[in-house]
Amino acid sequence: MDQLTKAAFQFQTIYQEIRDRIGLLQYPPGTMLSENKLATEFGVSRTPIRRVLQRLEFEGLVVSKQGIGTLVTTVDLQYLKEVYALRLKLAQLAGELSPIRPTEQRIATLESILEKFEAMYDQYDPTELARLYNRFQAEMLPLIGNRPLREISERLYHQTARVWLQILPDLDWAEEVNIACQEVREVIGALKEKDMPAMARIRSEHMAMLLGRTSRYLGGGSAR
Amino acid sequence: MDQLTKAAFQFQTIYQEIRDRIGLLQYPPGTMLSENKLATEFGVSRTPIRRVLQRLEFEGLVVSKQGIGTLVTTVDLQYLKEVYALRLKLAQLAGELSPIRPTEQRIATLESILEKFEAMYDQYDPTELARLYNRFQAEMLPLIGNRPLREISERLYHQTARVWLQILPDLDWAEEVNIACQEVREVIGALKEKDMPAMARIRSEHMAMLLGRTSRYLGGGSAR
DNA sequence: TGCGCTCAACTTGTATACAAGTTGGATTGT
DNA sequence: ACAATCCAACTTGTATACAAGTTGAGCGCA
Repeated sequence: MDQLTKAAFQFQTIYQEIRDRIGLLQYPPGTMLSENKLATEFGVSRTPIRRVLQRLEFEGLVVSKQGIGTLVTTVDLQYLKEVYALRLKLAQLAGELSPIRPTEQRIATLESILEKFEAMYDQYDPTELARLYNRFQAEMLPLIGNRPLREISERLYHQTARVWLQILPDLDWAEEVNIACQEVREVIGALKEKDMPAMARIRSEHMAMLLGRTSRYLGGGSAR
Repeated sequence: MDQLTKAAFQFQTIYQEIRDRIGLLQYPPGTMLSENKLATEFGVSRTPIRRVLQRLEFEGLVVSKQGIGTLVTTVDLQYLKEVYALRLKLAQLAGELSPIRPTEQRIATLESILEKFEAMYDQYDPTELARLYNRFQAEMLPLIGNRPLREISERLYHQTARVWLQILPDLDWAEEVNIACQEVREVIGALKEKDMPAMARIRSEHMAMLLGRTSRYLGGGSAR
């Protein structure tokens, strides 16, 4: 697509890598990210690392405090609910504001993702399941025609996606895999009939259910 | 409210100043912002300036290109329409997702702003009118209870607000002042009756009208 | 033992020198 | 006269030294 300069490409690489580590809980909430160590790991100086961390701070995934460090944020329940309440509505909007018709190729990709989801029944691996759902989400994003809405949806997703992974070990594995499979299956069905509003409704409903499960768990359990 | 560190305060100051300059067309689209000159002006080194410019780049107000410079972006009509289509819907959402009841103090402030708007009939000063509308917008933001929605609304506003100011000289001054006054008046009326959905509807409709005027002008005229 | 101080070892924030990249004008050859 | 080339003067991107700030371990002392 766009021709990225060397610097921009390097930024994207490091940014996505660290963002994924946060989203997949390789850096759990509260983890301290040392600019020096990251710089050494990626073979650059602190400067480009700081640029990445500042972007992650703008997006609310980390906070930098002088003298202390750059800490991965914790998602408090109240904010989580607000984000989900908003994402619910935005998912519906995605079906109204000039949605993009899916290509055959995209549907094929989604079906291959569905197969991988179904293979997760036998293999307990929360991180892999989360990674798969990230891929599903990434595949769905381009169907949003409204550019600012697409960018916002992506940001909000990454802000809260890790919460599900956080409580996944305490949920019923088979049931969670099943719910995910069902969402992907229903979405594929709607896309094959080119029914974008239905697709939006399905995703919105699944978000609501997910918020329900999460909120029920975080609100009633021994969570802090 | 929050206790800001010295560095964070300095960042906010410089950030808001440069953002305002872009929004008020003191830096028209295409302007080159030199990090060195800005650093000299604000009495700091390039480092904190770069941090501000990177944030503005994330928000789409400028683009930095190595060897060329940091340029203020131009808002193309297509993207403008997409942003407005989204802001329309978001304005409605602001009335649904846990809106905040206005305090007496806030209504008083809005009425003082209305007076200043009414004083603009006799004084042709597009920049001052835009500054006033910015204040109005800033006063309305806290009524959005949903935090992520509030942040998004603010960002989208600053992304496109300057377009109106850009074409203001070619519009009918008295009419534009009148429309602005009417919006503020109607909003105050709705707020006094604590009718948040009505407030949301009013703002949404005014956005639609503004997009209509803008789009009619930019689409049909000799504007580039 | 326990309290309080100090300071060394970390952190992020800033200033600055240098590398990489672009542009436009002077200069030189035809 | 004109065209190609080179290079100086800018730009942003990176590396690095230093300033500012925080923390906790260790040491002295009551």
